[in-house]
Amino acid sequence: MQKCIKCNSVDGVIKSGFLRGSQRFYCKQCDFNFVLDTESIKPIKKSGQVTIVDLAKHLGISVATVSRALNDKSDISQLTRKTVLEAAIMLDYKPNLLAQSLNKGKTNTIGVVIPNVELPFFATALAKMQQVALESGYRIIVCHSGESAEIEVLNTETLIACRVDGILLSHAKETNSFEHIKHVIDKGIAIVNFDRVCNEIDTAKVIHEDFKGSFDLVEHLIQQGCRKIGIMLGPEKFYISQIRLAGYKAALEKHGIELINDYIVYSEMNKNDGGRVFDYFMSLPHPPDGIFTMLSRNAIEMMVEAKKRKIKIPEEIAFVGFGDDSLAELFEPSLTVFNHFPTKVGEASIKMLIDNINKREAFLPYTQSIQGELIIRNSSKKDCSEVD
Amino acid sequence: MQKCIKCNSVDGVIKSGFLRGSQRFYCKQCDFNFVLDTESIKPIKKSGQVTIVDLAKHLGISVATVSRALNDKSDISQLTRKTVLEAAIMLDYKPNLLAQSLNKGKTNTIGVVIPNVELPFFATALAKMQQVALESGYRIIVCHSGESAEIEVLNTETLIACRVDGILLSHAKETNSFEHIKHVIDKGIAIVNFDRVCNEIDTAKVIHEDFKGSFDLVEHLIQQGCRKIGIMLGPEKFYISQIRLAGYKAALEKHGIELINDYIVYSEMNKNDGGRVFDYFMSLPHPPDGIFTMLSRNAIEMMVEAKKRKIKIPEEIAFVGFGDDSLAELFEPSLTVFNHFPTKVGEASIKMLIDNINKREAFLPYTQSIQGELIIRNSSKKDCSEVD
DNA sequence: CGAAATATCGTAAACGTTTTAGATGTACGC
DNA sequence: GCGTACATCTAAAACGTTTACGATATTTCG
Repeated sequence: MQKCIKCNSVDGVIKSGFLRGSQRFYCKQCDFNFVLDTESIKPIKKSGQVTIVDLAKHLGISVATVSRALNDKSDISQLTRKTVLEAAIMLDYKPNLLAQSLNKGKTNTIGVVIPNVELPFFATALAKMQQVALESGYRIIVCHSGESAEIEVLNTETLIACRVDGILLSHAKETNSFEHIKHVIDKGIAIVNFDRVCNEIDTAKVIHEDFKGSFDLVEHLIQQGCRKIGIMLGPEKFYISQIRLAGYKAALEKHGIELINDYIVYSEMNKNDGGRVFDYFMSLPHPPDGIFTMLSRNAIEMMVEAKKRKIKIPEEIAFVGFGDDSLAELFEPSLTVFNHFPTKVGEASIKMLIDNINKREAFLPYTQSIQGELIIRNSSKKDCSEVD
Repeated sequence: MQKCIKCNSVDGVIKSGFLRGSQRFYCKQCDFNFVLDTESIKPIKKSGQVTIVDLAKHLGISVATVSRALNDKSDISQLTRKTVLEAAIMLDYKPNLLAQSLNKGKTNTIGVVIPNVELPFFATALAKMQQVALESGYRIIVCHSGESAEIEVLNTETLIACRVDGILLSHAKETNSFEHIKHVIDKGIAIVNFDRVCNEIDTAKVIHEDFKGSFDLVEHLIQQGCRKIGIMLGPEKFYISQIRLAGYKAALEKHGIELINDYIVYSEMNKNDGGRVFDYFMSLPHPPDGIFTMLSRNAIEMMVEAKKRKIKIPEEIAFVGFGDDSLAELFEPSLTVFNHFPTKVGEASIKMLIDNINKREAFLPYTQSIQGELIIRNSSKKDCSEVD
């Protein structure tokens, strides 16, 4: 029989079931359940990294003191502080940010959701965000939705789970439900919507002058003598598409030009859509004499196509695009664009977010519009298209 | 006098110093120190987010049971599991990844250090990394060194502090000390070096065919009849610069062409360096008849400059570049490049890293080379430069 | 010298999980 | 009805910090 490990009696000990593979016993004498000790192989640290506890043990002091020394708090002598700091360097101690964040309820981390890093606008904005974040003591977790609404929702959930202090988000072109944004707000997490914003929810926003930009570009085309102006937009549900279309319409109306639906094209903004849309335009009975594209890259694709067809730019067709892609300046003819300053957008967004994080309840969402600039180049300058 | 809060005696109570602003007392009677109770305003949760404890309280069960239900573990009844899951949805419970990571000693997070997102190569590689990471159940923290060695070191330290499971790193052009990499390895954190690697430390690496790529490009120029071939590299200390220079030299040697130092130029790879270096080349007594640039963008800048000077491409000077920039195909003339497939590099890097994370001790660092492809376009095709 | 003030330290709770070890109730076979 | 097996639950430790609270030793001062 088995001896009870508590009262050492042998009589009253009976088997009392299996517990995770090992026989369990019950001692009636002392009313005690027990399992035979499997050799208990002990500790061995999980992470392998030095902790504050290791430091404390090594120095023979308490963890509280070590913590105070490392964080330059009061209630500690100069000597102890020095000793601790030296030991920290010796043992290569690096604080565990996970534990710190968990304890403080603040992660000093900002989540950024971007639809497509490969678009120069986002790459540039992101670079600036990173820089400002670093300067302000924040880390950044970048999530890439890849233009998928589904992944965008997953991304925001991940960021919530990571307990980021705030989120910077630009919607995927697919996105047309915004429940996940409400979610974030309900959780009390700061959020700033930039570039591709949604107007259905009252969040803080950083946008560029979409209306003015497209108005200026189209008016510029009109001033150059264009009367049949084609416009290539993003997806129809896209808020930005709508705004830029509004700018287009306003410019036409101001100059008394009739609006023709055949000249309005929506697209998925994929890589060679420019060429395809250009084909469509040229197939019309009265092809446009001026084209405005929402993505400068598409305008350049069109110009490549136009050059193949020996169409003179800008004499026969003039081109303008939104956003100063790096190609715009180098391409020949150089492309007239409305520069929406990705760096400024990035900077304004993250600063607004940090402000939001700091103020919290006191922060009232508002919309900031970044001033853009019309850059006139050869693709539309009819008077002197050969000048540099 | 003050009454002792323990023995209620009044006699032996004396002041015994100040403790953080409040008067402290000592009772000789019962040998007890105390401070008058400041009104203790209590709890109010820190984060405002629902925790597993809230769920447990709400359901009147233990946290262990809740945890098992959420994680689909055994030792739980179907009913309880269902109840818990429903409550979790009701209360909108989201697990705290910080706490999970801290507990498990694994974060399921990968840190990526990138010198410059604005370079298309890195943007594309990053996009692919994100996708694979998501599919494999990892998150990504992106750090942007902005080509600064100092920030690169800061970045790696941050990632260590975040306890990421692994690091993907491409060096800043400035970087010439690699102590921080040794640090990472010493900590037992998985690391994979990609694209801009260092050859001084034995890490896992993913590179492209730098040698073969530049060899092929230069040999192609030679085959097109070029004999005076200029090369524009990155910084001299740059490992990749050296390798690509080696490929250049090998091609020249194979075809018996003399190496002329004037044709070798190092640069900081800034935005308009192409134009400046072209000026230099043209100022030589014998300007090159073929130019190879390490960054395709620079080749295009040069071509812009060449066109201004009415130099015929490729008849008078042919151009080739490393990396299939999106400009390369659209520009006129289209640029001959060696495509090093950023997507493949991104994918291979992160897969190698995950493998490294999983195998740990058993993982032996090795170098994987991604096969590239020579894409011949009009900037170098002397026989039929007008063909599409 | 004794009381009050200060400087410096330690203890333990808390942050939100997971997990090990043990407890309890019920079913089953004879 | 007893011994056993199983299903299901709870308590508590652990992860690495910070911090409120209290303890102790030293200094100051009349």
